[in-house]
Amino acid sequence: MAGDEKSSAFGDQAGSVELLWGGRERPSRGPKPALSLERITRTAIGLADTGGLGAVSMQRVAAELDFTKMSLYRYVPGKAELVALMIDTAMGEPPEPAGAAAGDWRGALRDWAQRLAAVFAQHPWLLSALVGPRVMGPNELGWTERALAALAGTGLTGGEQLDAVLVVSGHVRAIAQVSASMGVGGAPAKEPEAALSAALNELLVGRSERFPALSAALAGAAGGETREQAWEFGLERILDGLEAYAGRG
Amino acid sequence: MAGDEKSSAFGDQAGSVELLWGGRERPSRGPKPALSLERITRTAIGLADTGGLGAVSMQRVAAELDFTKMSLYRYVPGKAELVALMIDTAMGEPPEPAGAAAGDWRGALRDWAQRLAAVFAQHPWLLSALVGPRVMGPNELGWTERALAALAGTGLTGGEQLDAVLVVSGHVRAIAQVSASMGVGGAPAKEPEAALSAALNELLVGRSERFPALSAALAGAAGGETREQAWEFGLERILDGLEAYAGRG
DNA sequence: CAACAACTGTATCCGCCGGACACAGATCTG
DNA sequence: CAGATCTGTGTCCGGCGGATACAGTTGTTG
Repeated sequence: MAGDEKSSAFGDQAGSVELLWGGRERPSRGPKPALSLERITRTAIGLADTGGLGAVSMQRVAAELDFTKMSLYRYVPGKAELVALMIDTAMGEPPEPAGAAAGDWRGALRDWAQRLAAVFAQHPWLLSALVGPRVMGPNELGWTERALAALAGTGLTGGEQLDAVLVVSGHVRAIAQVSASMGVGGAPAKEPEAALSAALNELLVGRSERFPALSAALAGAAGGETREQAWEFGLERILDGLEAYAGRG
Repeated sequence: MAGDEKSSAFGDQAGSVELLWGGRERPSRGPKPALSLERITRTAIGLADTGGLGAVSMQRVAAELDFTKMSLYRYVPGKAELVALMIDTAMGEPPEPAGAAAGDWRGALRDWAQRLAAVFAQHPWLLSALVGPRVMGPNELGWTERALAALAGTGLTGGEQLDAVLVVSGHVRAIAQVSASMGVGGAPAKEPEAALSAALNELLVGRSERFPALSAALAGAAGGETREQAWEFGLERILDGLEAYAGRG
């Protein structure tokens, strides 16, 4: 334990924490930087939006900016930190709460979930970027803050509020994942549920006796599926459950 | 459209479909294979269990088996297909339904979710492996089958049953993700919720005025959080919502 | 049995990846 | 101006997934 290293729960992620949260001031000597974190991050996001996270390499980002890849390392300690920046930038400023002031927490939370789903739809690579140990950035934390604010008047305890946000955001990701599973590369399918059904049906050809419940469910869902149904059904069930609990307590 | 290529919704994933679903028979001529899909897959899973998905490379899998990496390509078309096999093998045979015969769909679904969560806890890399376009294997489909079977008597339509399973499995993944976010490499933290609270608290030091609802929620959750609370709270809310809907319809 | 076809495992090679390191030129401070 | 400092670059490395060509082994067929 030598030196003045700040003791922290973020082991080898100190770089990300500093980059995401710390405003590092420009040094006074030396040439002015020709690039900026902002430009680099935006460029990387652009690549990921069109070609998925796999299309983001230091080489490609640098080439897009007409620089050498090594020049990027003057701004970012490594690729992991760049991805962390991409995440927080792509999440963007959390939206203004809708209906929270009116005490309509259910509407506010539904609205929050929809806006979050829109973010995932716009940046499908976010799903894969979010897995694994990471540091939350200010925007990501801001999203959580907004959802918690909506739940403030429900009578739920602090822990329950956190848990509720986790369930809702879990549903958002689950739906986004289904969409992403059906698409190719960075572009999700337009009608995730229909595509999912089609893929399932294809797998089930000649195997219906092995998966009877699945076959029955798919047969029953035959034509009437809207692409929005899974989203709405799940979200409303979750909100129902939360409302019942809040009303009961 | 030349040749006898089977028209299918699985574009470049035909290899995975064949590997996961098709029983390819041994050719009669040539030397007997010294390896097996089974051995290769198990070895890869072992590497992933201890070092995460990033620790799985063709080189390392082959080295573990004392073979050259190129020999693996005699069994598997590419790494993507190997990962698909790892997923379906790690999922394992879906569990026997518990309480389904007794008509206790809620208990059966809760049991199903718990067993699924156990799988994710044992193979944390599954989370990252499941994102993106993929083909479902027989075991994965079997898990879905079991959940649907539990919901058969609820009166939900086929589509609603599928949606319900999606919500529950989404929650399972959400909880698994929180655990994985806190751990290092392949090993998740033992007390995910406590670690999450700690990390959040650390980020919030000196920033509580910027995230008031979050600070309040964390303060309210201070000591009393059990590591199982987020899991149970979310799952029971979802089941409540489903039960209310089923009872109403 | 001999010849051949089919199959397995290997060795070599390629392009791409993230990143360490040393260095030249630009810039500010004294 | 002299020295310190910072930026962008060129070079190099190990590791990755994978294509290809080839030698050795095996079953089939005349």
